This record gives sequence, C-alpha cells and structure tokens, in this order.
Amino acid sequence: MARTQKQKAESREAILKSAGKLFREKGVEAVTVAEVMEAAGLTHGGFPRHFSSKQDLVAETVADVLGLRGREPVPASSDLSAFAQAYLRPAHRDARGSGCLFAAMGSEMARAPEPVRDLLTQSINAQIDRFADGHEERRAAAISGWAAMVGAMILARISTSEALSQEILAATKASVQTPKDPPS
Amino acid sequence: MARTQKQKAESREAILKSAGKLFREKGVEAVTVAEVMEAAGLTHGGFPRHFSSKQDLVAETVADVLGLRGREPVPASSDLSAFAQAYLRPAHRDARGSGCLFAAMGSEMARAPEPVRDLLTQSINAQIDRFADGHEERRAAAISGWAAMVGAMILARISTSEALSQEILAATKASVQTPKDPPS
DNA sequence: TGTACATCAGTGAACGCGCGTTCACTGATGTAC
DNA sequence: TGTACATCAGTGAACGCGCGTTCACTGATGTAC
Repeated sequence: MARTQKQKAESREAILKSAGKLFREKGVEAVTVAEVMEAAGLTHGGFPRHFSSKQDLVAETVADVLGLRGREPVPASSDLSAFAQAYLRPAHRDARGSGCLFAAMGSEMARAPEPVRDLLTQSINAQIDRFADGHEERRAAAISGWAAMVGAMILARISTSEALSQEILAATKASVQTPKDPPS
Repeated sequence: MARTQKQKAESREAILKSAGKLFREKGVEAVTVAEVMEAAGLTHGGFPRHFSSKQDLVAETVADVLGLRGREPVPASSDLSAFAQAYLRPAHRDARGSGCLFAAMGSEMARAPEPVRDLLTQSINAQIDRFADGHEERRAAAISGWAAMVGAMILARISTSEALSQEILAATKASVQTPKDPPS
C-alpha cells in the first residue's frame, strides 16, 4: 500500500491518466469512478482521498489533458497544414483515448459546467494563437482550419464506411492550407 | 386518455419530438425516459407501448431527426456557402434542441451502436452529395466545408467568451466558399 | 538513535438515490355476432 | 342497430440494479520527544 506523499502524487497522476483515456474513449457518463480507479490500479474506496466528486475529477482531468501539449498522436506545431496532416491521420481517428479532447468529447463539453468550459476556451485561444503565430491576418484561416479538423475527425469517427471515413480525412487534409502571405 | 390508433401515432410523434429536442439539448445520458414522456404530455409507464427500450428510442429519434430535412434553423440548399451563412448564425448556436444533430451530439454519436451510426453515415453521404451537386470535383470542398461548419459550431458552443464564439462563427463563414468551376 | 503516537492512503463493505423497466389495473375503442 | 367482449394506450406504483458516495478499519509513514 502506497503511503508516501510521493506515492500519493503518483496515484493521483495514474487516476488522471486513466480518466483521460477512458473519458475520451467512452464519454464521461459511460465511465464509472470504480472503472477509473481500477484502471489506475486502485480500488474505488480511495477515490475521495484525491477528488471531492466525479465532477471534480472531470474538471481536473480536462485540465490535465489540456495541459499535456505535444502528445503522441498530434505533435505541436505552428504550421497549420503540417498539423492537419498529423491530426487527420487514421491512426488518430482510431486512438480516441489519447487523441484530441475536442474531437473526442466536443459536443459533450459544450454542455459542461462553466469552469470546465473556461479551461477549454483558454485552450481554444492558445491553439488559435499558435497557428496565427502573431499574424493577425492569419487568425481566420487558423480558426476555420482547426474547426475543419475537429469536425472532420468527428464525422470520420461516426462513419461506418471506411472509404467515406478516409475520404473525409483526405479531403480535409487537402483543404487546410497554411496561410503564408496576406491574402490578395 | 388517448385510445385511437391515430392518437397512438400522435403520441409516438410527440415522444420522438420531445426526445429529439431533449437529447440534443442535454445529451442522451442526461435525459431520462420519464423526462421525455412528461415533455410529450404522458407518464413514463406508457413508454413500452411505443419503444422497447431507451436504446430503441435513441435509434428511432436519430432516424426521425435525420429524416426531418429543411428544419427551421438551417434551410436545405445545395449552395455550400449560403448554407454555411445560415448554419453558422448565433441563433443556431443557441438553439441546440432544434439544430444540427452532428453539432449537438457528434462526439457521442461516434460511440453509438453501429445501426445508429449507419443512419448517420447515410445522412453524411446525403449531405455531401447535396453540396457536391453532381460535380465530382466539388466533393472535397463540400466535405471540408461541412466539417468546418460542424467543428466551428461545436467550438463556438464550448467557448465561454462571446467574442471568441462569434469570431469562430464569422471566420468559418468567411472561409467556406461554394466551388463554382473546377479548381485551376 | 529509540519509542510512542497521530496521520492518512488505500481497502472493502455498505448506503441510498435515481433511473430503466415491469406490471396490475382502468376504461375507452372497436370488432364479432 | 344493439350488445358482449377482447384489445390495448395510458396510469401510477413497484422493482431492482448500478453507481456515486460514505465509512469503519488497516497498517505503513513520519513526526514529536
């Protein structure tokens, strides 16, 4: 049994990682606290030592996932088009649990409590700023390009036709251009 | 008490309409069967006369909502840009319950059972075909444009900043162009 | 360096509420004759 | 046109499971002295 402060911190990390994966894979409501704790190698009784409620866990998990920039499936980059090539890979589509939070839980997050949406709003802003890269005139392209990525990923995941799913990813890849100079 | 076959059909319609609104507003799991029945002017005990389970209701509701093309907030049109102007209005953003199913429940629907996703896939195909309007070379623009709309609506709904939310809608409106001629 | 004790992470059982589902019952419908 | 009866939409109570939360307990930690 873990007792050290360091071990407690490790448990907390493990819970957040499990929650991040499970929530993205199955949705918040379909995942039980016991399931998260078990995935973290603990029993559910220890849960309140780390979080005051499931709602609290959701908020902390969102913060944790958003804080982890430069995760595996989608490397950080200010190059919109390069980012899109990575983001829109079938591998990302098939890796909900470690992929983009907005694609995995976007429509649910639109109904999340305001403090959680505040965190997400910060992340949206950061993402836009990164792609705009200081160029005011690139903001619109950054926004619509990123929106297209998120939307395409969601539609590609819904599709039961592999051909259609891939077509959605490919068409969106092709359309997302990194704006170089101010538009004519 | 309604008894006629016609009245039963009307009850079924009322249940589907209530479910369509509530599911889009609050998400499937946050809505109870009793809540749907009450919104339809019935008590929950009558539910099994119409649907075999909540899961069955979800499937029938998705079919019903998808079948209702040309709904209020977003008129049908094969003009992608014109459609985007209507789709991306703040009024649509604020009317989840009667708006686009993909924006309201997209990320949850990606985890729905296959029969439900089959219905959604048909609808995605129909939407693309409508925007492509018989022109094979317009498909890619139709796909990425529609993906951008869905993604932008989701991000605009998440945002707790009204300014950012409107900027997302406006930037995406500006970027969605109806392709007229084959690209250079 | 020892020793006693307070702390608390984690366990496993239990609690209690909510929700999907079931069911006995009602009374109007509408068919059989 | 009547009359008896089977049907069944809808009601309201009840059932039972699942899940978030609580709690008594454990034993290692690590501080006080």
